[in-house]
Amino acid sequence: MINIGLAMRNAPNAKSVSTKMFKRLGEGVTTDQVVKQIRELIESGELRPGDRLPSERTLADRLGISRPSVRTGLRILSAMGVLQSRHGSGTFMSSGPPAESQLLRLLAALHGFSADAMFEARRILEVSLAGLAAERATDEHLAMMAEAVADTYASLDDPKSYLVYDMQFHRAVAVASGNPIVATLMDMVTAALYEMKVQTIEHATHLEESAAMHRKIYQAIRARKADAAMTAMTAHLELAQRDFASEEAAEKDGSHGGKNGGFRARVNGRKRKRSSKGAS
Amino acid sequence: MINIGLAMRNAPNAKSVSTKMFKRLGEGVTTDQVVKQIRELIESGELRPGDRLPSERTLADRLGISRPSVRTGLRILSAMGVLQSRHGSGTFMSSGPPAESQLLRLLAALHGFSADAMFEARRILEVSLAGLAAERATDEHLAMMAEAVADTYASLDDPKSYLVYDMQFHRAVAVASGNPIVATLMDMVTAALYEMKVQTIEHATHLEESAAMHRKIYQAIRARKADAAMTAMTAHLELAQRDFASEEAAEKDGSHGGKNGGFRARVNGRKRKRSSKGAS
DNA sequence: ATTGCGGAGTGGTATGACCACTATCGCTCA
DNA sequence: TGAGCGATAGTGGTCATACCACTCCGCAAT
Repeated sequence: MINIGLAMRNAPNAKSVSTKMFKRLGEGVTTDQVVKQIRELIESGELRPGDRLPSERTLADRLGISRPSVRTGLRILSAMGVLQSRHGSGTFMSSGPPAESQLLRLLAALHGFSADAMFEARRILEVSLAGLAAERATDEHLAMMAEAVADTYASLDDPKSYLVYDMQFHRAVAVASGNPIVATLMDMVTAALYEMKVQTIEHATHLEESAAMHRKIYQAIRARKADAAMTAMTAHLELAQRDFASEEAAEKDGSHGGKNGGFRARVNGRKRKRSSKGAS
Repeated sequence: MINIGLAMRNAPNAKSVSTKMFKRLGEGVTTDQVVKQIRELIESGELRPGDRLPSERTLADRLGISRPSVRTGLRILSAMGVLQSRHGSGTFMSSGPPAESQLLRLLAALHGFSADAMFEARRILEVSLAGLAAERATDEHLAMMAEAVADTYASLDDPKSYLVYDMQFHRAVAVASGNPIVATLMDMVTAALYEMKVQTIEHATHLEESAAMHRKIYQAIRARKADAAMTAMTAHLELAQRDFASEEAAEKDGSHGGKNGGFRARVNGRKRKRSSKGAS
């Protein structure tokens, strides 16, 4: 347990001056105040990744509100991937990589974002990431990318695992870029696209070509050629988009043109299994 | 198979999808199942922006779970900006632009995203948006941008309102780009940066220069010169970043009360040593 | 016809009680 | 003495219930 002020249960003395760290909430929606409080503690550095929060009951007491309200606030933060609850153990600040919130996926369905727009967004982000990686990648980063490239080549006969390694490579590039924000945004877009891709990957026809492009991108980054890396990444993603589009066209049973029809119909096309992607 | 009798927005008897829209939940965390159910309804097109959801009590009944659980799920979706609850009225699907989730701001504080990285992310997104806008902006979009430009010029003497119009211009460009996903991502980054900006805008020294750049960007977009628009946007954002950096440095002197910058924690870095035994 | 009021329905919060899970410590047993 | 194990307390997860505050809409009094 950390000493985040709020006085850990059995430490009446230790620096517990900060018991007032959680001040009693004022007006406004109670549950939102919980989120705000936690956010401010994070921003002030009192709460850091891996830290354990006080129990819900303790928090409710300190904040002067009921446990359900506290719970709701914590659940919201948990859904955002900011913290993580373990049944019977406690609530902890998320330590791993930013959770791929399903936010974009929901917004995409709600507002009818088109698949083309999604691919375009991904292209914008990843091309930039490739360029940055070419400038900043460390040897360690390069090693990660090289391994991912090798793995993709090794799984050309297994589309499913190929997709996993494909994402692993792109994530390695994102990490190498040195910009975690852009990398996070890419993760969001990728996660939103994932469900669509798993359906078409089975029929993908350019796996080997795609793997070769990974290798080309990697080599450009290794050679510190930003322009070349960006060009290669552009070509790679355009191929992926074309593949997807053609497969989708071949698969569709009904007629639904336009921009939003494809995505929405696509996503809930058939039963899908929720699997954790991206073992980072 | 439970019928929920979705009440559509203004059509009392609109295709009362009285079928198995909401099925009883099976395994897994109950509250997550609520989110999943709603998500699938959105993705299947059953729920659209502006629609009204059944009451929480009804939902709880139909789903076979308690109201608090339903509430928690709805609150999560509400926090994501997917839906919106109105006290005494009901819960509705969000119709407006995607709410600026504070997700990035939280992740930024938690993982120590640097301000430079944030500006870099913004630059990547907005430069692309400017390029797309130059290719796709309609007359209506151009009018919106022109108005925003005029407003910025008109508020050169009022930094606070200037900041509002500044954001309005950038949003107009985002809309004109025709890519709502990238626009949404930009909104997220902008929202995360906002708190930092309001602190320095008071001392901003290049307001007029900034406004002139807006005008230049607008003219490039209007002339369909994508490259020029992107170049101008790059210069504009680089100026903003330099301004912010210098102002932040200038503020080092003393304490400015109230809530400090959201990124103070990052600045401190590893200063705070883990005093208690870590939970890791 | 207009106005005002109140009831019905909705989301917001609180209380209290269980349940399920986990970690830990002390106990039993070899 | 040591190792295995079971009771136990603490945690998050869920639920039922009640009450409050707000919104809407219709009915009644003007």
